[in-house]
Amino acid sequence: MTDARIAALDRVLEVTVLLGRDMTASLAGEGLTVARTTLLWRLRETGPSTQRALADALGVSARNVTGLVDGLVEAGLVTREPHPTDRRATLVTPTARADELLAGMAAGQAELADQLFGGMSPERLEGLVSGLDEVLERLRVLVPGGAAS
Amino acid sequence: MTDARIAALDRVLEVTVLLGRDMTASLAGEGLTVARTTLLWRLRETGPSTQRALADALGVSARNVTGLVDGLVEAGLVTREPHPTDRRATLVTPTARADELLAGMAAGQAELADQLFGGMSPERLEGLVSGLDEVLERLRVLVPGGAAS
DNA sequence: CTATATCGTGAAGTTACTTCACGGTGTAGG
DNA sequence: CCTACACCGTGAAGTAACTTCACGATATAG
Repeated sequence: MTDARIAALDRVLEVTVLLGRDMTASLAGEGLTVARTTLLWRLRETGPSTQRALADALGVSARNVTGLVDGLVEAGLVTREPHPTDRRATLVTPTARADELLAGMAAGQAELADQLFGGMSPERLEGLVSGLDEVLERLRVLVPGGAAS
Repeated sequence: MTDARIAALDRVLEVTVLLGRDMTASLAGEGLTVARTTLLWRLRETGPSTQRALADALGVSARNVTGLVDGLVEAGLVTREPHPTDRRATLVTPTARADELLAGMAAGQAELADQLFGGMSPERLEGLVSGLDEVLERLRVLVPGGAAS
């Protein structure tokens, strides 16, 4: 009876590995890395943010965010603006180029979703999503600091 | 109609993130890292292997395997034995301590599987697994070098 | 106006990767 | 036998993503 659960876990783990590979590869094609892109993606949702806020949102150290932002600045995807009221802080702001790029990535994401789930029977897709939702619920309890999108 | 697919992809992505965090954390508790453990796990399935074979199995460079094995040797989890017939190669062999540790990890894996899927209705679990299988099938086509367990 | 907390970053270190070069070894061809 | 050539593992050097610790600059509470 545990077998089925182990089998399920194996599937999830393998999906994880394959998907990670796919994302890393397709991002590398655009000269980006997963970490930097994650930051950019978050920025798209929240708008210009403090580095501290980004660090908290991503669950990494503030120092690390400094480095990621450095890379994104160099790539012309974000700028560091002075914070209007707090002179200690800097506001990380996406550039127009970042907006374009993110739009393209959203399209790519939709395409991937179609490739993975397109043509799948509605019942099966529904079963998948609801199953994953239940798993997610349990995972969030198990894993501390679950700050995901 | 694409929405449901995007939603599904989001779920998968989030599971990926959370599960990665959980694994990293619980391995860190035992003084291990994900990469080294992956190697050890593969070794458990295949038995003593050449570093080249491990590199191919894990899909990483041979040089990287050298480093990972270095760490595992230092941790007393594997030994480097001379290859019986090919004097160029070394056979990486798990120690008794590694066997114990891997047994414990298998138990931990079963426990995690129970935590994630235990008490889930059989239909839902079945729906999850079959859905993931279909996704995996498509992913393997999309992602090159899919050498997973 | 002083104590304290916070923001970002320099310095230093770890892990996981890569490519390139090279010495030691196996293996086929003449 | 002996010369190519392919292959095994590793030193050297480099990159990316992390970490902690220390520190200067600034905000903020008392």
